[in-house]
Amino acid sequence: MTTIYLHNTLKRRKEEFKPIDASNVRMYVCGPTVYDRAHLGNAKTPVTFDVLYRLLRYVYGSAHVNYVSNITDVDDKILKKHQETGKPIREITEQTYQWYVDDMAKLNVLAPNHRPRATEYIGEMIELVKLLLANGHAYEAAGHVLFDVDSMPGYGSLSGRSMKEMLAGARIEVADYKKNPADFVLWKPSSPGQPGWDSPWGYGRPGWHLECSAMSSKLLGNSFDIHGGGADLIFPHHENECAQSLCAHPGEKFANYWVHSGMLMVDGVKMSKSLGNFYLIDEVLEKAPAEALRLLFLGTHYHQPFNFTFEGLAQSKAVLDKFYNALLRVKNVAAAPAEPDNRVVEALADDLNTPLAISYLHELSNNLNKAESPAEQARCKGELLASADLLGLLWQNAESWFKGGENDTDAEAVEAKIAERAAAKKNKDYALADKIRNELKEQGILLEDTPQGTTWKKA
RNA sequence: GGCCGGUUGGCAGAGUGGCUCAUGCAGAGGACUGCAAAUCCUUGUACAUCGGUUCAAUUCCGGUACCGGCCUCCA
Repeated sequence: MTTIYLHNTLKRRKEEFKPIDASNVRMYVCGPTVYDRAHLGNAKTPVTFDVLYRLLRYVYGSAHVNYVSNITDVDDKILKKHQETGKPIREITEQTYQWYVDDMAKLNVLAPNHRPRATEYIGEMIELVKLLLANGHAYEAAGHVLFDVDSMPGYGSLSGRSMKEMLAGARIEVADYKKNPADFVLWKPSSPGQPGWDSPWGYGRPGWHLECSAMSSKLLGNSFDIHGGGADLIFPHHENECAQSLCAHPGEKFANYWVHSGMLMVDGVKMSKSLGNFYLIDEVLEKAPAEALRLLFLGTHYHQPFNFTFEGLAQSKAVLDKFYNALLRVKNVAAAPAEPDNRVVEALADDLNTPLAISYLHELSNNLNKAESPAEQARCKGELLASADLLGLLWQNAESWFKGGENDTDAEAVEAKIAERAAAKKNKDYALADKIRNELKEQGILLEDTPQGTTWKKA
């Protein structure tokens, strides 16, 4: 069996991945808060973990991997959106959720086994708070329930911070009811108009960190294998999740491997609305196919900061053109059943080295181009597709890759032009032939003469 | 102020204590083509900086510079 290595934030190094139960490998990844359309950063993390999910399924069998990614549908940002737009909260969260799922599908991100919504696990959250109060890790103050960080000796170990460091330069406004400024909210009161649920501490709503602890515990157990998310979540979100879960369930491990994906930047700096370099997924997908964005993400190791540029996006599109060209040539050859290239598997198993894996796809694509006999072509095609599938790439039909899209192309008209040009070529009227080719080129139709005749594709 | 991470050829981006070599894009030359396109072949250019360890460092260690991120909501 392939051995997977992962960079574990907890240990700050790469280590061998050993699941608690190889017949039930469990992974939890923090999903989005559904208050607005997903931006590029929201896309990068799920794509990263989608590759890990695919790898785990390949290694352990798809029936033996349980992947949970939550949806945060109760949050102050949602409340704010509600106040700004006047739209019902439910409408905001449902619409945003649908957008998110659609974006993920376009990016060929497999649906996790569960996408739990926070509002469906309020009961579990309340139980968790009760547990923490009962064992002395939480206290009530001014209508809130707070986690008592001083009650936990190891607090700060995930993010590598000591309490002193955290307080030294922190720009936190400290609520005066906190025993320690680092104490965080488990449950907070809601006013009558705000979303809330009845609880032993009155009408209120959960703190953000609590959601993930409650949902992961319910769906994956108190100890599971991998917990993922964006690197920005390490502190405070994951640190606090860790604290809650470990204190609520003494003796359990919570997550054994913490995997974090590097932050997305645009043109070398953090993507932010104030810098004017903030992009939503659907905005970017107007300029390039979703697969190009996916390939672009995977072209940089997940742990590194990822720099998005439109130049890079265009380049990824060109690379896919190359791959699909190779596939287009053998569109009539059925791919032979194949296993992924072992080097691709090994590259991914080595802490998801997707750039290295992609370099092998280039080699496989070259092999396919060079293959002459149908048997060889079938073998190479199968190998390329099986390998690419592990990365969630090359799932589209080669012909529709080049000819699909907005569907505004009149294929018959193009074919007629090609016939006209073929006649001109036969008469050695190359001026006319070139004229026709150039006219089509201006319409975004590229012609290619092959021994089997002329084919066309969209630019 | 504290804590992380990075600095590789024109660009993107892996990797490695010594070997002929990442890979891709772009560039150059060639094959094929009426000319192109696609494809194939050949090819140039690199490891921020200063020290240290070593027979040997782009790779390990330390300093410096620069860049980015986190410490508040954030994927």
